[in-house]
Amino acid sequence: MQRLSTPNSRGDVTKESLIVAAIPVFGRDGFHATSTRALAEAAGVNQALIGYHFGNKDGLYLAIFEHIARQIKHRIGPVADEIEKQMGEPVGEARLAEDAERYLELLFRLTDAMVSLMAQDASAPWAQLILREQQAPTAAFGVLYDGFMGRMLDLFTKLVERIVSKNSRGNARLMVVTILGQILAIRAARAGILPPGVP
Amino acid sequence: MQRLSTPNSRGDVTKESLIVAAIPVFGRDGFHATSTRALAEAAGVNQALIGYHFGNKDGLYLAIFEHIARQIKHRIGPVADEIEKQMGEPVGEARLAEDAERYLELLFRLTDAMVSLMAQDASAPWAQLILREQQAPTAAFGVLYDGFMGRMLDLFTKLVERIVSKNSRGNARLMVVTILGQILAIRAARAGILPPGVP
DNA sequence: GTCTATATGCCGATAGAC
DNA sequence: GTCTATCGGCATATAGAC
Repeated sequence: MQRLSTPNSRGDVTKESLIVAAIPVFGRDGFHATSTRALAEAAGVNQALIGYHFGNKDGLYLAIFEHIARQIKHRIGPVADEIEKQMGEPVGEARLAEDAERYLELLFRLTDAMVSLMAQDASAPWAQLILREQQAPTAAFGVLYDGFMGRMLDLFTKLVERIVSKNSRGNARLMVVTILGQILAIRAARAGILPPGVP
Repeated sequence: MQRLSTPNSRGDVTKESLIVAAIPVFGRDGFHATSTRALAEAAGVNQALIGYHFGNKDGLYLAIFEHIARQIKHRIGPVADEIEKQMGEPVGEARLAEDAERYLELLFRLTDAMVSLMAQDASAPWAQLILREQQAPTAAFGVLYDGFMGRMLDLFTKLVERIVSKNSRGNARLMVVTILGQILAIRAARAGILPPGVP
């Protein structure tokens, strides 16, 4: 995980320690089952510092998602830029088969970028948190959506709309859900896929 | 939801009220964020009765999953029986194309049965709970796995193995995950698919 | 079986010394 | 910025009357 901001003062180190350490803990136990004491211990800092730096437990939770959104944006933003550039303006209603193929190629590239990101071991804790938010959204979900998710969904949907036939256009959102569902399912696949007891 | 056991005494009514009422509450808020007071109020019974009938909060939680596993087993068990019967013994290595097609037909039927079950409004709260367990398994997951999930996964995997080419056989589990991931993704699709603010 | 009342403990937040 | 100490609140579990 690369440093994105300038080298830090003492307080910034504490803040970052808390954020980085809290991600897997919140991901594993969920927001409510995670105590501020557990978070402080995981980060190796004093419990009272959570309140000092983030106001309260919710503040730390939100800061985590800002951190994640920033990282993901940093990684797939350039790919999304490139794809958007190559998409150009939407073609007319009477598209050609080769157009669809071109867009399909772009869809594959976008999918690859997401899969590569998700396949990294380092992003497993992110995926856990994101899945939690997706299943039971809190204010943190808005951070993700505004940060990168909204744009990615729009881009996916636009691509699918240009690939499928006019009649299927209304199902574009459903198709996008299906594609992303596969990626998330495989990433999240632990229990339910393997017999019980496998970590 | 159909009664599966005999008509009940007073205590059994209380137990069932608690189980039925607790499903959507646990599903919405998660185990830790749900108080026994909220559960008792949702069921219209006294808070102390949770301890009396189920030992503690965990006991009620487990009882819920036994209830769900029983219901699902009751619904897709017959379909699974029928499919298993029609599968018969595994064919030899040199399968014919029409064999694959026959198994594909059976796979579709099994998938349909699951989709139909999941698509019912009544099963939405179940799906929420199951997804929670899948993402962060507790002891309750074992109940689901032993109750129906293990058998379904085995059946799915066997079908896929007979459909795909010999070389892809090792990916059968991955393919099953992909298929089921789509079903679950669409069922769970709320946040992340629609813009924020949509319920 | 059901209820009220409560014991016991953990949690989040914060005051105040350093 | 960091630490110790602690306050008030709420949750679970249970004792005991009915």
